[in-house]
Amino acid sequence: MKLHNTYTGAIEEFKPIEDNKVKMYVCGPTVYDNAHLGHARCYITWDVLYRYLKFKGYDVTYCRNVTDVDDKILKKAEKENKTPEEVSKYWYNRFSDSMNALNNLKPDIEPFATKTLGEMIAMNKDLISKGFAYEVNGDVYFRVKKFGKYGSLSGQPIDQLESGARIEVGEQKEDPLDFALWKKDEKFGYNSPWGIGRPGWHIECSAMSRKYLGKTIDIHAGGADLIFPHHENEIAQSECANGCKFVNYWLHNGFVTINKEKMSKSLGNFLTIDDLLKNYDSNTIRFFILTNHYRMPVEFSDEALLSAQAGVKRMLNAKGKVNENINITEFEEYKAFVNAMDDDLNTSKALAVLFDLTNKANKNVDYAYTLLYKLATTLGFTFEKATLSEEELQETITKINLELGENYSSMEDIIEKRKAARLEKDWNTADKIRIALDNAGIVLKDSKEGTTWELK
RNA sequence: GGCGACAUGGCCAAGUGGUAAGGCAGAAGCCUGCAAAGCUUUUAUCCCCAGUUCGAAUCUGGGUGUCGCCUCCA
Repeated sequence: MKLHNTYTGAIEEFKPIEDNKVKMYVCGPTVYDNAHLGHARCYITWDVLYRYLKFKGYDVTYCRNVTDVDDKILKKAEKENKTPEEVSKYWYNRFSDSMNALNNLKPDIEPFATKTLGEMIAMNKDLISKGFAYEVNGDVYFRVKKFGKYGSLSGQPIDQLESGARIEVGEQKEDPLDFALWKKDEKFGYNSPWGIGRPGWHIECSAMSRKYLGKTIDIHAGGADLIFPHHENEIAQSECANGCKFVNYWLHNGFVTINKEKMSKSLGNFLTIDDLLKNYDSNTIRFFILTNHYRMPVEFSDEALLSAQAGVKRMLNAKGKVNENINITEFEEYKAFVNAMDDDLNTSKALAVLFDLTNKANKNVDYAYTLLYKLATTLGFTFEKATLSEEELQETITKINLELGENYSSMEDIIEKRKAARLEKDWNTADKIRIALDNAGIVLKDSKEGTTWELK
């Protein structure tokens, strides 16, 4: 399998450190607010990678951190008169709900920054003792110029970076390029050898990655906006502290744009996952994301979502049943799917294979549905049809009765009545019933086997 | 200013040297009492210019346009 490595800028053959094991780390959310479509894209993308690696037979350990110590959390806490813990716990739960709603698998490990402080402090001490970091009045900074490879990931010449760097008010860095590993904070901080303070954002990931996955890992992924400075800084910290390579494959996903601009909190042009899920189901959102290659920008529009909705509906409504006796690996569509996914996760091409199978399933090709089901599931699609609860069903029937001025007790009752009308060629009554159901969100399907109903 | 990405039919989007996957939308037909679903058929020469080549959407050079990172950001 091949993956694009940001570090080398090339598409490379993926070889894990240990034969069959993959250690992957994804930069998780800072939990202080709603997750939006941009986050959805990121976490769906890496969810697909996780699922696909497992599908390939790898023993994957997927670690995605939770940043629960951050300025934004503190600000929110002050504003809402809550503790930072209350704020981060609340938004972490909301984030988890969103991930579940999107059908993203739970990572194997989800460490919290505040629970990994010991590792961060140890790493900082180590960096200081090796001369890569220094303490000034309770702050600790990383000495960027001590690390010769700084700028390698983002491809930025160091003199160029230097011209953009600044020293903020209150900072006491030796060099504008240096970044904080620890910041003094007597109000919300934690104990450390340098007094009460908080960790810098970058060291969190370095520490959590090392603690849970080891000094050198296979894959580190995240949004492309993290390349600089976040991932650049992680490399500097980890490689200087550990004395070995930090990450073998750096993977980055492209952005979601809206009106041709990057969707982001700071621009305020974002759609939350919750809002999106009011209009579109998780399969639609996943399909929309996967029609594009993960490194390309994706432009959000309702037109695109509606197109995705129509497409995914056709795919998931394919005719057939799963036959567990079929060995899916022997079919050419299986190979085409694997070839597409092996090629740096060419999900767009993989979806084309799924549509080929959809067409075959609808034409009753015996293996097609089983293959479609298994492959679509590895991309995280769900085939469960939307259903009505007992209560919702009753409400729907009441609504239909009101419209028709009848008193049916069940859907079967209604369908029977229409069947009788059709037999008598009473098209007027039959159509009235069908239209009433349609108005209530129920679609009828007539076939030789009889009539079935489902939600629109 | 530095670094990088992108430009393919009405819309979305694969394809990185041999004569344009797929989805959506549209049109026609089949099926159906009518529908829905499904099936069949159907619409492009790939931003512009120059070059390399027997041959380029695909490589090279030059334009034009769009976007991203360089500051918290998925």
